[in-house]
Amino acid sequence: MRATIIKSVDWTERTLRTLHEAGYRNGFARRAVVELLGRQDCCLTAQEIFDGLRDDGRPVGIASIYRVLDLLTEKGLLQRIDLGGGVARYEAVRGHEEHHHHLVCDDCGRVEAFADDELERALDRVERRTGYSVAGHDVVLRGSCAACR
Amino acid sequence: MRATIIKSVDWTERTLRTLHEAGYRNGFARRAVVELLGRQDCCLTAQEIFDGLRDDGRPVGIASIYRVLDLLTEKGLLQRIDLGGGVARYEAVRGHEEHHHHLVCDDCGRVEAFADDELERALDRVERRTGYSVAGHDVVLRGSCAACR
DNA sequence: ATACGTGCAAAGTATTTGCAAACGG
DNA sequence: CCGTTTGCAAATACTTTGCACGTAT
Repeated sequence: MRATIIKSVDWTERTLRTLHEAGYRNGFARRAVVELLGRQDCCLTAQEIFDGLRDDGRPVGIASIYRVLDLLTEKGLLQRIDLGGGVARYEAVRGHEEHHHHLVCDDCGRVEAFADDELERALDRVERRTGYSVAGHDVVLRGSCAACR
Repeated sequence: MRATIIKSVDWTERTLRTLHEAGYRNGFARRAVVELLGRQDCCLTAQEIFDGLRDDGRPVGIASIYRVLDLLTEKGLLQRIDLGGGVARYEAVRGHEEHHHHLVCDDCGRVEAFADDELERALDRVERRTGYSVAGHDVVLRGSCAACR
């Protein structure tokens, strides 16, 4: 557990530093969103970030949240994830070790993360054959969780 | 090419028959949408279906299109695909042979299909370990196509 | 004949944008 | 100070829903 916390802090600091070095100012909204994202284990929606910050006593306008999410995604610091349902989710891009994919229950909407080295190797091989310069990938498994089944 | 056309007709017929046997009537909108989807090689958005049908001289209301897409998705005859950008895409669910995934250019929005047996085997293995009853999966590779790079 | 299917328009969400005021460096 | 960032409200984009009318069986 200790390792996770240390890595999260790293992402937050690295992100704020990267933006600062690129000439961006880190105002109230940006800092609040980055710090909240750095504390998560899995992806969040814009609305969940909005609610989380309000609950923390650091309310930020929803428009600012979307602007921060766009900026971080464009800089490659955040990954936008579409699990269906028409709501975008976002999560911090950390190192290789914490790379994972998602498993969604179609019935209750529950989302879980999973990781598999063999799957990553198969993806690497496919990516080299595409003719594209592949920047990232998403895998979503859809089904029914134990509770719903 | 011949094989593709034959399979497409199969999907169209199988779909209309399945609906009929389940007690659904096949009116103008439903038949038009199913026939158009059956002719595609890759996924389409609701708007593309709307435009395509208008161009064919068989205009269908956008609401009916969404209703047909929902029904077919629920029946497992159609797969809903989210490639980011907040627009849902849909494609016919055909046999194992035509199963494929998608490659998206982040710059120009171009979408291509790819298939890889080894990737499918890796996914099968992961799916058995999840504790979920996995109904399907999506893989999206994001990057820059040759033209944009 | 009688449900089911369809189109239109209105409503509902998620997200983006315009703009004036607040703020960081 | 001065340009960036922010919040609000309005605009937009996609999708869903209510309802009256049409149609398949």
